[in-house]
Amino acid sequence: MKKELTEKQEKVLDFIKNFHSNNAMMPTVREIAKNFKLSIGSVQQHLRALLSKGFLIKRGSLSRGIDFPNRKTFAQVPVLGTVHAGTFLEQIEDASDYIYINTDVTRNKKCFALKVKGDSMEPSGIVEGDTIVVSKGELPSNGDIVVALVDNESAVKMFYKEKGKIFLKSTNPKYPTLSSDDYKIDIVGKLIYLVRQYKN
Amino acid sequence: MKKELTEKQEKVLDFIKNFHSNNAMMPTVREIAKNFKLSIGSVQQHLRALLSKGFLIKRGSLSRGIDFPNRKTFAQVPVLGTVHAGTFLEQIEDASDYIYINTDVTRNKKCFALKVKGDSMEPSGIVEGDTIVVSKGELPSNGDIVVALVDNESAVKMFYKEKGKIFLKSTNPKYPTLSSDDYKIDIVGKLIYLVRQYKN
DNA sequence: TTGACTAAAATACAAATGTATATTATAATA
DNA sequence: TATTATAATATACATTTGTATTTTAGTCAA
Repeated sequence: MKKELTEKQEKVLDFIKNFHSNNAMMPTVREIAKNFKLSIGSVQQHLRALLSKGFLIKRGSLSRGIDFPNRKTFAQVPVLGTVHAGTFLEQIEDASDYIYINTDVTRNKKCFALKVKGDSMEPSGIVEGDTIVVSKGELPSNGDIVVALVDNESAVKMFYKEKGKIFLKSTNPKYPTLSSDDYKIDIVGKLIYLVRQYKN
Repeated sequence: MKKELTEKQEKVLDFIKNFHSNNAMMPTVREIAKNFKLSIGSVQQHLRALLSKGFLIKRGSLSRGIDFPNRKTFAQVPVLGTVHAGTFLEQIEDASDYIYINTDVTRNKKCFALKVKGDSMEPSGIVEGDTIVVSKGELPSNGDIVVALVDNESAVKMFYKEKGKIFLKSTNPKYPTLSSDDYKIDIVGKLIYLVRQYKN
């Protein structure tokens, strides 16, 4: 259970959060002092309170050496192209864009991202314009959503395996289920994440 | 067009990227030197090269004052509760969880996040378990998806305004459209972002 | 009243940090 | 050949930064 913060301590913590967000580094004691027009000693006391109450931690006597407990770290995932609109593997070399997602999602797996076109997975919540993150070369289980190459064309489908055969199902019933009997199917990877940005 | 890096310069840049990813701050000249068992002067030269070639920039003569050009920054958005499962406003005080999204999405707006329950917006790609990011107190346009309080119960709906009346539509046709004639409707905010994590 | 906590200021000092300079060496190149 | 870029070392210095200390004041509760 975290202890309560005073109004001033909360303001200092907010400033630190914003500063870190904007500058990718923690502020120095004097940078905080300058922002609030306070003395160094005052800021020291606020920091001491935030540390003892568990809202900040320290990493030795380094410059900018405060940190947030359980701070998130991010992985840079390249957006390699568009899926279900053509081949995307050619574009692997020159990722034009990147998205950043928590490392507790990627868990050190090799990942890449794709923009979605088409409505074949709409009933399971994947719509045109979404960006999906794919974990490369993972073995899917039945019901997992995968990115696959179907006769060398990329597609997002639901994966099923039965008696050695692979079935790729569109959750939108207006598209047929594809079978490894009729097509050459290569699984590229498994969906692990999806982001959607609404126009603003 | 960026100039080429030498092998050593590339290694130094990689170290800086990793260091930043793991520690949320840039390394000092001496921290780099220690990692490669180099002298301070050597590292200075590598940094100078990375700066002149445009792979790093500087922010004055600050400690840890190097930066990446076009580095992404993140905003910490609190997950305040669950929508369409009860009231969430009570929980605003104690955000148990946070998500982190690019500041070019939040654009300094006040935001919070909610977990989605129910299937009332399934046809527009919002399914149970999704986390939606809401921009507080923004005026929605017709067709925008909003979080609203309908007789003090929270809901995710599509917004329409016509002749001074507000209509909230579920994209799933099995739910009725709500009108401000029959309910007390308060718009909490507009959807700006959505993330979905697939089980792993 | 006393004690504890918060808030703030002023100052001093040691450690960390960025920066400048001089020197040596190698490889590629005009 | 002279020049340039890279690579590395060593040292010195000024600035930045974290930290310690002392002092003053207000509030609240035991």
